Amino acid sequence: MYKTEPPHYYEMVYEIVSLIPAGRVTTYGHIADFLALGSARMVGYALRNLRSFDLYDVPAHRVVNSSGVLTGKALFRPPEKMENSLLEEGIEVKKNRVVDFKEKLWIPAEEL
DNA sequence: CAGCTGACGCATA
DNA sequence: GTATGCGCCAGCT
Repeated sequence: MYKTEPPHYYEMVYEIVSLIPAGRVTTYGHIADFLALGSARMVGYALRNLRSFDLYDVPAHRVVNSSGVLTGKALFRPPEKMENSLLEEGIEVKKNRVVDFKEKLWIPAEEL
């Protein structure tokens, strides 16, 4: 389980991220909007703390920014892990950016 | 308490 | 396409 108790909204973010289908991606903003967090930064903050809770089963690599850029790439171990994972799911990445981003986009408010 | 820092987003130029 | 600037807000110093 968790090393320490994460805030409730962290769990909400992790749950939504876990629902993203393989081969699709979503954005910090869409998650923040769906959960009414008030700020996309909260989503990034929650994902940044994934390491602290040993939640390696959450597919955080499927979350990119509103432009389809892998802004969280540097925080993976190793950094290449993020695009490698995406590639395994059939998502091509060029210059830190998801190819055909809009077509791969998965929006929780519309898909759930 | 104040200040600063972000896995962000949007509007503008 | 790039570069600023501002709003956002939890958490750390």
